Amino acid sequence: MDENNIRDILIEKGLKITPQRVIVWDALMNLKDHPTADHIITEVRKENPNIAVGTIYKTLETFVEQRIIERVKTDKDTMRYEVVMDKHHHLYCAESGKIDDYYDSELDEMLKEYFKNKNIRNFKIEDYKLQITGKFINK
Amino acid sequence: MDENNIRDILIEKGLKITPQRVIVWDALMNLKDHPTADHIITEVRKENPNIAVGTIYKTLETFVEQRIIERVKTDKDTMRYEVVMDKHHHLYCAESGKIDDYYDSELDEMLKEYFKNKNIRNFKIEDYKLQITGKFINK
DNA sequence: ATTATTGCAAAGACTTTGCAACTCC
DNA sequence: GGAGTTGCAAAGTCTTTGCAATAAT
Repeated sequence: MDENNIRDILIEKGLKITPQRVIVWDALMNLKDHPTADHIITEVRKENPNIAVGTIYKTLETFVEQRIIERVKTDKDTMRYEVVMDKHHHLYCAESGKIDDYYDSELDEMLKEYFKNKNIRNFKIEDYKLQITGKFINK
Repeated sequence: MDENNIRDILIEKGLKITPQRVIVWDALMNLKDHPTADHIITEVRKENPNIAVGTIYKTLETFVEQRIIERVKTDKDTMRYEVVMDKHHHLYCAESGKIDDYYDSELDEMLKEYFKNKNIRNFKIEDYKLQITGKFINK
């Protein structure tokens, strides 16, 4: 897809451009959702069965360190990942384990205002995210 | 400590009162924070080295199912647990992995108002919790 | 040429499971 | 007495690691 993109990112971060990293990135692009490592491994190996599982884990770890992607908090599941993006919140379905992104700039604005004038004792706020739990309704 | 408490809870949930369950509960009471299974196992075994690890895991699972405790979302760590309590939010320290509770009724009220008039497409909201990331400051 | 990265397989951490023995109601 | 629980050890799942071989700058 937009392969230049990841190449630029890797250069910027001072990481070597390897086929493996590009392929893992492409898999992340294809898997829009919040894939587990296992989803990513399956996706990668569809086309490249030769890439080692350990390499994929190491690549994900590297991406997380470099803030190219983020781990997503889950409360039961195994770890999930997502590409770092615009500010958003998460919808969790307790039943299915599905996670969706939730964008709401009005909410963001409100929280920003709120925390501008609010200090938490002994804590320096860097970011916040709302985890909304509930159920997805059939469309 | 307040042992009647857990006995009542177990009765209410239709679970048998066993020494093991009471002991795990006591450990949870002693470990205020957001203990991992391993913390809990260590705490339990201090006094009762005879209780099986599998039993502790099973007990925690049962408590979660019965909504006596909750799993806490972590983004790297192993699973953590907490006793179900009043509405609160979480402060996460990325550096140390420490999690603290954050109570803020003003914030709760504001969010409640906000979501009263806000529908999310295809999603039925049941609860929400703010995860605030940042750093704990030395006191 | 130098240094980072990969593949592989083994080890590690954490959690679950199967089942006979045992407890609680 | 009977259903629900426990202990135990083995198996499972997910992830990390060590290191020689290999590839990127």
